[in-house]
Amino acid sequence: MRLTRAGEYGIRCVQHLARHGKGALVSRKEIAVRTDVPPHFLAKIAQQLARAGIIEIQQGANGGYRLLRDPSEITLLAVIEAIIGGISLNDCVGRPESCHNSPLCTVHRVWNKANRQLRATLQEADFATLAKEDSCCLTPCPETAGHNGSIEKK
Amino acid sequence: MRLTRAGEYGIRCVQHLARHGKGALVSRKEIAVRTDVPPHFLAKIAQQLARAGIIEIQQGANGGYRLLRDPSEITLLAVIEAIIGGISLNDCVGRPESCHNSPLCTVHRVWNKANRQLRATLQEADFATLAKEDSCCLTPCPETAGHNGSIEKK
DNA sequence: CGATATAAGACTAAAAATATCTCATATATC
DNA sequence: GATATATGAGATATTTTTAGTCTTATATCG
Repeated sequence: MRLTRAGEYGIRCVQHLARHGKGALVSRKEIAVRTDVPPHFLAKIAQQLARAGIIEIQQGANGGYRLLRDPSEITLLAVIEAIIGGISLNDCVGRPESCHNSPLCTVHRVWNKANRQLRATLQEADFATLAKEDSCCLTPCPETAGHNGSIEKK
Repeated sequence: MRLTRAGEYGIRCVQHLARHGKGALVSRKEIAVRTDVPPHFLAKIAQQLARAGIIEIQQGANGGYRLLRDPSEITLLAVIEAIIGGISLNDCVGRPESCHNSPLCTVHRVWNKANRQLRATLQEADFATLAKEDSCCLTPCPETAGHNGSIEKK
């Protein structure tokens, strides 16, 4: 239950473009190198971002990608859904007919709630804010300074 | 980014056991049939639930599984983490060293937040409450009544 | 003991994720 | 216009994960 690598790469790509601002042309090669993404894989991801109206692709010599919207108008959610499709934590969220029980079942409702929350959190995060907080955080932030308690790996 | 089928099956299994209450012995076969889970697959899932201290397995003739705790003390989170391991929405949540940027990066922080929320929501849901609300919902609940009102058939 | 039921892990099959390759198309520059 | 450069888009290959099955061993009841 985690973000695929394609999704992660998509975020990196937009993040890098956001640094150059809306409309600035950046070559695929530069993005690939700077964000550590295989160039051919990046091409495929870029196609999906383009279809979603997030970036524009310019072919030909000195081609590349550019953001179509201001970073403040691009959310994590938009990028992720452009690449991995709609978020659904459990199958029964996206396709109620797959539910073994009734779609009214309480477990189903918990998943729906979790899904809503997740989408809301990802929608709150736009790339302008992300970039701004990033620079403020070259020294550690209060929020991340003292923990990482709750998450445990087996 | 979704619950695996093993996780889904684990929930069904505990849900069914919860109907019989803590300590009641239910055969694997019955559970498999009633929850629509392949029996051999159920066996594997049960082993994980047993290791996590959620159920106890009784071998031999007339064997089966029983809940070790009261349904009110078993959460969705516990069952899911018993089966699929710790929840981490993005790789960088579970393994900060996998982060291309600094683990202090703002994207990372958004994922951490989302992950915390998700775990909290799944922890709030215990199987006693789930069962109770279920029966109350044989007639439509306020929350779900909005769209169709009648029990739907597939 | 013999019938029945699960244990545990090996094994197979299928699906998804990840990455690469190839040929086609677009553009700048000469 | 020719050529070099850069991306497009789909096909293909590889790897990993998920899902499910099978086999041999072990436990319990009667």
